[in-house]
Amino acid sequence: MNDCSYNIIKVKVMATRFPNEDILFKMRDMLSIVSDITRLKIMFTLLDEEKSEKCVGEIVDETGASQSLVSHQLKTLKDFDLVSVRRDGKKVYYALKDDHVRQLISVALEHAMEED
Amino acid sequence: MNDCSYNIIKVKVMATRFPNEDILFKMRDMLSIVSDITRLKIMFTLLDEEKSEKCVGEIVDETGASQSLVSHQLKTLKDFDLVSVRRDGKKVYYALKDDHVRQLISVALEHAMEED
DNA sequence: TTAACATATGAAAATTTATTCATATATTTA
DNA sequence: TAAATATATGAATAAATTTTCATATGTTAA
Repeated sequence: MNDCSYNIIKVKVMATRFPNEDILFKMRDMLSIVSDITRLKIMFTLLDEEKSEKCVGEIVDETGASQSLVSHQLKTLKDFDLVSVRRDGKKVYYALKDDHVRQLISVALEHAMEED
Repeated sequence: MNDCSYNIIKVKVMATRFPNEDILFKMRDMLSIVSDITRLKIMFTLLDEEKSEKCVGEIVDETGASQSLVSHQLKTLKDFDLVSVRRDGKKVYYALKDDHVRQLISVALEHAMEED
Protein backbone atom coordinates (compact mmCIF):
# COMPACT_ATOMS: atom_id res chain seq x y z
CA MET A 1 0.00 0.00 0.00
CA ASN A 2 1.71 3.18 -1.08
CA ASP A 3 -0.68 6.07 -1.26
CA CYS A 4 -4.34 6.99 -1.07
CA SER A 5 -6.97 5.05 -2.90
CA TYR A 6 -10.26 6.68 -3.74
CA ASN A 7 -13.73 5.54 -4.37
CA ILE A 8 -16.82 7.57 -5.01
CA ILE A 9 -19.98 7.50 -2.98
CA LYS A 10 -23.08 9.59 -3.18
CA VAL A 11 -24.16 12.11 -0.62
CA LYS A 12 -27.42 13.94 -0.59
CA VAL A 13 -27.15 17.68 -0.33
CA MET A 14 -30.40 19.05 0.93
CA ALA A 15 -31.85 22.45 0.49
CA THR A 16 -33.99 22.67 3.54
CA ARG A 17 -35.67 25.16 5.81
CA PHE A 18 -34.25 26.03 9.20
CA PRO A 19 -34.26 22.85 11.30
CA ASN A 20 -35.78 22.72 14.75
CA GLU A 21 -33.67 22.86 17.91
CA ASP A 22 -33.80 19.12 18.32
CA ILE A 23 -32.20 18.45 14.97
CA LEU A 24 -29.69 21.23 15.51
CA PHE A 25 -28.58 19.68 18.79
CA LYS A 26 -28.18 16.29 17.19
CA MET A 27 -26.13 17.81 14.41
CA ARG A 28 -23.98 19.64 16.91
CA ASP A 29 -23.45 16.46 18.93
CA MET A 30 -22.46 14.45 15.89
CA LEU A 31 -20.10 17.12 14.63
CA SER A 32 -18.43 17.74 17.99
CA ILE A 33 -17.74 14.06 18.35
CA VAL A 34 -15.55 14.11 15.27
CA SER A 35 -13.94 17.46 16.06
CA ASP A 36 -11.41 16.31 18.59
CA ILE A 37 -7.85 15.31 17.83
CA THR A 38 -7.81 12.21 20.00
CA ARG A 39 -11.09 10.92 18.64
CA LEU A 40 -10.00 11.70 15.09
CA LYS A 41 -6.85 9.66 15.67
CA ILE A 42 -8.89 6.81 17.08
CA MET A 43 -11.25 6.90 14.14
CA PHE A 44 -8.38 6.93 11.69
CA THR A 45 -6.92 3.80 13.23
CA LEU A 46 -10.33 2.18 12.86
CA LEU A 47 -10.55 3.32 9.26
CA ASP A 48 -7.77 0.90 8.36
CA GLU A 49 -9.20 -1.26 5.60
CA GLU A 50 -7.02 -4.22 6.41
CA LYS A 51 -8.00 -4.29 10.05
CA SER A 52 -11.21 -2.50 10.79
CA GLU A 53 -11.51 -3.91 14.29
CA LYS A 54 -8.87 -3.14 16.88
CA CYS A 55 -8.34 -3.69 20.59
CA VAL A 56 -7.72 -0.83 22.98
CA GLY A 57 -4.02 -1.61 23.28
CA GLU A 58 -3.51 -1.34 19.56
CA ILE A 59 -5.42 1.92 19.45
CA VAL A 60 -3.30 3.27 22.29
CA ASP A 61 -0.11 2.36 20.42
CA GLU A 62 -1.23 3.74 17.09
CA THR A 63 -2.63 7.00 18.42
CA GLY A 64 0.09 7.67 20.97
CA ALA A 65 -2.53 8.82 23.46
CA SER A 66 -2.65 7.53 27.03
CA GLN A 67 -4.58 4.37 27.88
CA SER A 68 -6.96 6.29 30.06
CA LEU A 69 -7.64 8.94 27.49
CA VAL A 70 -8.25 6.41 24.75
CA SER A 71 -10.61 4.52 26.99
CA HIS A 72 -12.54 7.66 27.88
CA GLN A 73 -12.84 8.69 24.27
CA LEU A 74 -13.86 5.24 23.13
CA LYS A 75 -16.64 5.50 25.68
CA THR A 76 -17.70 8.80 24.16
CA LEU A 77 -17.79 7.21 20.72
CA LYS A 78 -19.73 4.27 22.08
CA ASP A 79 -22.23 6.50 23.87
CA PHE A 80 -23.03 8.11 20.54
CA ASP A 81 -23.27 4.72 18.96
CA LEU A 82 -20.48 5.39 16.51
CA VAL A 83 -18.50 2.26 17.35
CA SER A 84 -19.33 -1.34 18.04
CA VAL A 85 -17.69 -3.16 20.95
CA ARG A 86 -16.80 -6.81 21.38
CA ARG A 87 -14.90 -8.44 24.19
CA ASP A 88 -12.69 -11.44 23.52
CA GLY A 89 -10.96 -12.63 26.64
CA LYS A 90 -8.94 -9.85 28.19
CA LYS A 91 -9.19 -7.72 25.13
CA VAL A 92 -11.96 -5.43 23.96
CA TYR A 93 -12.31 -4.76 20.26
CA TYR A 94 -13.76 -1.63 18.74
CA ALA A 95 -14.91 -0.93 15.19
CA LEU A 96 -16.44 2.03 13.40
CA LYS A 97 -20.13 1.60 13.03
CA ASP A 98 -21.63 4.64 11.41
CA ASP A 99 -21.06 5.49 7.80
CA HIS A 100 -21.82 9.18 8.32
CA VAL A 101 -18.65 9.38 10.39
CA ARG A 102 -16.63 8.14 7.43
CA GLN A 103 -18.27 10.74 5.24
CA LEU A 104 -17.58 13.57 7.67
CA ILE A 105 -13.95 12.54 8.02
CA SER A 106 -13.69 12.23 4.28
CA VAL A 107 -14.99 15.74 3.62
CA ALA A 108 -12.86 17.26 6.39
CA LEU A 109 -9.78 15.45 5.12
CA GLU A 110 -10.40 16.67 1.62
CA HIS A 111 -10.72 20.21 2.92
CA ALA A 112 -7.58 19.91 5.04
CA MET A 113 -5.53 18.63 2.13
CA GLU A 114 -6.40 21.55 -0.10
CA GLU A 115 -3.73 24.08 -0.88
CA ASP A 116 -4.22 27.52 0.69
CA MET B 1 -41.92 26.12 -0.74
CA ASN B 2 -43.29 23.28 1.34
CA ASP B 3 -40.69 20.68 2.18
CA CYS B 4 -37.11 19.66 1.53
CA SER B 5 -35.72 19.30 -1.94
CA TYR B 6 -32.80 17.04 -2.63
CA ASN B 7 -30.06 16.89 -5.17
CA ILE B 8 -27.17 14.53 -5.42
CA ILE B 9 -23.51 15.46 -5.38
CA LYS B 10 -20.44 13.32 -5.30
CA VAL B 11 -18.05 13.04 -2.40
CA LYS B 12 -14.79 11.20 -2.42
CA VAL B 13 -14.34 8.71 0.36
CA MET B 14 -10.71 8.06 0.83
CA ALA B 15 -9.00 5.10 2.29
CA THR B 16 -5.81 6.66 3.50
CA ARG B 17 -3.00 6.12 5.93
CA PHE B 18 -2.83 7.98 9.21
CA PRO B 19 -2.52 11.71 8.41
CA ASN B 20 0.18 13.88 9.92
CA GLU B 21 -0.51 16.23 12.84
CA ASP B 22 -0.84 19.18 10.55
CA ILE B 23 -3.68 17.68 8.58
CA LEU B 24 -5.31 16.42 11.76
CA PHE B 25 -5.31 19.93 13.22
CA LYS B 26 -6.83 21.37 10.09
CA MET B 27 -9.52 18.72 10.13
CA ARG B 28 -10.22 19.41 13.78
CA ASP B 29 -10.43 23.14 13.13
CA MET B 30 -12.83 22.70 10.24
CA LEU B 31 -15.02 20.30 12.14
CA SER B 32 -15.15 22.37 15.33
CA ILE B 33 -16.21 25.39 13.35
CA VAL B 34 -19.38 23.63 12.25
CA SER B 35 -20.03 21.99 15.62
CA ASP B 36 -21.53 24.93 17.43
CA ILE B 37 -25.22 25.72 17.64
CA THR B 38 -24.90 29.43 16.94
CA ARG B 39 -22.64 28.91 13.95
CA LEU B 40 -24.88 26.15 12.65
CA LYS B 41 -27.84 28.51 12.84
CA ILE B 42 -25.89 31.19 11.03
CA MET B 43 -24.87 28.77 8.34
CA PHE B 44 -28.41 27.57 7.90
CA THR B 45 -29.64 31.08 7.33
CA LEU B 46 -26.91 31.46 4.68
CA LEU B 47 -27.93 28.17 3.11
CA ASP B 48 -31.17 29.77 1.96
CA GLU B 49 -31.29 29.23 -1.78
CA GLU B 50 -33.43 32.26 -2.41
CA LYS B 51 -31.12 34.60 -0.55
CA SER B 52 -27.64 33.27 -0.09
CA GLU B 53 -26.25 36.61 1.03
CA LYS B 54 -27.54 38.23 4.20
CA CYS B 55 -26.66 41.19 6.36
CA VAL B 56 -25.86 40.86 10.05
CA GLY B 57 -29.24 42.22 11.13
CA GLU B 58 -31.10 39.60 9.13
CA ILE B 59 -28.89 36.87 10.56
CA VAL B 60 -29.51 38.15 14.08
CA ASP B 61 -33.27 38.07 13.48
CA GLU B 62 -33.33 34.65 11.89
CA THR B 63 -31.05 32.96 14.41
CA GLY B 64 -32.42 34.65 17.51
CA ALA B 65 -28.91 35.07 18.85
CA SER B 66 -27.63 38.39 20.20
CA GLN B 67 -26.03 40.93 17.86
CA SER B 68 -22.71 40.62 19.63
CA LEU B 69 -22.68 36.85 19.54
CA VAL B 70 -23.58 36.74 15.87
CA SER B 71 -20.86 39.23 15.10
CA HIS B 72 -18.28 37.25 17.05
CA GLN B 73 -19.24 34.04 15.35
CA LEU B 74 -19.28 35.59 11.91
CA LYS B 75 -15.74 36.67 12.62
CA THR B 76 -14.84 33.11 13.50
CA LEU B 77 -16.32 31.91 10.22
CA LYS B 78 -14.50 34.63 8.35
CA ASP B 79 -11.18 33.84 10.02
CA PHE B 80 -11.50 30.31 8.72
CA ASP B 81 -12.42 31.64 5.34
CA LEU B 82 -15.78 29.94 5.31
CA VAL B 83 -17.75 33.08 4.48
CA SER B 84 -17.28 36.02 2.17
CA VAL B 85 -17.93 39.54 3.39
CA ARG B 86 -19.13 42.58 1.53
CA ARG B 87 -20.05 45.98 2.90
CA ASP B 88 -22.79 48.02 1.29
CA GLY B 89 -23.35 51.28 3.10
CA LYS B 90 -24.16 50.67 6.72
CA LYS B 91 -24.79 47.02 6.14
CA VAL B 92 -22.35 44.14 5.90
CA TYR B 93 -23.35 41.10 3.91
CA TYR B 94 -22.12 37.59 4.53
CA ALA B 95 -22.33 34.52 2.33
CA LEU B 96 -21.18 30.93 2.60
CA LYS B 97 -18.02 30.41 0.66
CA ASP B 98 -16.82 26.88 1.11
CA ASP B 99 -18.60 23.93 -0.39
CA HIS B 100 -17.14 21.50 2.13
CA VAL B 101 -19.19 23.27 4.78
CA ARG B 102 -22.33 22.48 2.86
CA GLN B 103 -21.31 18.87 2.59
CA LEU B 104 -20.55 18.58 6.30
CA ILE B 105 -23.86 20.13 7.21
CA SER B 106 -25.60 17.89 4.75
CA VAL B 107 -24.11 14.70 6.19
CA ALA B 108 -24.74 15.81 9.79
CA LEU B 109 -28.32 16.75 8.94
CA GLU B 110 -28.92 13.41 7.31
CA HIS B 111 -27.57 11.69 10.41
CA ALA B 112 -29.65 13.84 12.73
CA MET B 113 -32.85 13.13 10.84
CA GLU B 114 -32.45 9.38 11.05
CA GLU B 115 -34.75 7.42 13.33
CA ASP B 116 -33.08 5.92 16.40
C1' DT C 1 -6.50 -17.80 44.68
C1' DT C 2 -2.87 -14.86 43.68
C1' DA C 3 -0.42 -12.39 40.11
C1' DA C 4 -0.43 -10.33 35.75
C1' DC C 5 -2.56 -8.16 32.06
C1' DA C 6 -6.17 -5.35 29.67
C1' DT C 7 -9.53 -2.03 30.06
C1' DA C 8 -12.67 1.19 32.52
C1' DT C 9 -13.88 4.90 35.54
C1' DG C 10 -14.50 8.84 39.04
C1' DA C 11 -12.81 12.99 40.34
C1' DA C 12 -9.59 16.77 39.91
C1' DA C 13 -6.98 19.77 37.14
C1' DA C 14 -6.08 22.04 32.92
C1' DT C 15 -7.62 23.99 28.85
C1' DT C 16 -10.64 25.71 25.55
C1' DT C 17 -14.85 27.83 24.00
C1' DA C 18 -19.07 30.32 24.09
C1' DT C 19 -21.57 34.19 25.76
C1' DT C 20 -22.40 38.63 27.65
C1' DC C 21 -21.64 43.39 28.59
C1' DA C 22 -20.03 47.69 27.69
C1' DT C 23 -18.28 50.36 24.34
C1' DA C 24 -15.95 51.49 19.92
C1' DT C 25 -16.08 52.19 14.96
C1' DA C 26 -18.10 53.05 10.45
C1' DT C 27 -21.69 54.90 7.55
C1' DT C 28 -25.62 57.55 6.50
C1' DT C 29 -29.13 61.05 7.30
C1' DA C 30 -31.07 65.13 9.35
C1' DT D 1 -21.59 67.97 12.49
C1' DA D 2 -24.74 65.66 15.57
C1' DA D 3 -27.81 61.93 15.84
C1' DA D 4 -29.18 57.53 14.33
C1' DT D 5 -28.27 53.06 12.59
C1' DA D 6 -25.45 48.89 11.73
C1' DT D 7 -21.69 46.22 12.98
C1' DA D 8 -17.37 45.00 15.50
C1' DT D 9 -14.50 44.20 19.42
C1' DG D 10 -11.97 43.67 24.09
C1' DA D 11 -12.36 41.95 28.37
C1' DA D 12 -14.84 39.44 31.85
C1' DT D 13 -17.63 35.61 32.96
C1' DA D 14 -19.72 31.31 32.38
C1' DA D 15 -19.80 26.85 30.69
C1' DA D 16 -18.15 22.89 28.56
C1' DT D 17 -14.46 19.72 27.28
C1' DT D 18 -10.22 17.39 27.42
C1' DT D 19 -6.62 15.28 29.95
C1' DT D 20 -4.46 13.27 33.86
C1' DC D 21 -4.05 10.61 37.97
C1' DA D 22 -5.16 7.16 40.93
C1' DT D 23 -7.58 3.23 41.30
C1' DA D 24 -11.19 -0.20 40.24
C1' DT D 25 -12.93 -4.04 37.49
C1' DG D 26 -12.80 -8.06 34.61
C1' DT D 27 -10.25 -11.92 32.56
C1' DT D 28 -6.66 -15.28 32.13
C1' DA D 29 -2.61 -17.79 33.57
C1' DA D 30 0.47 -19.43 37.11
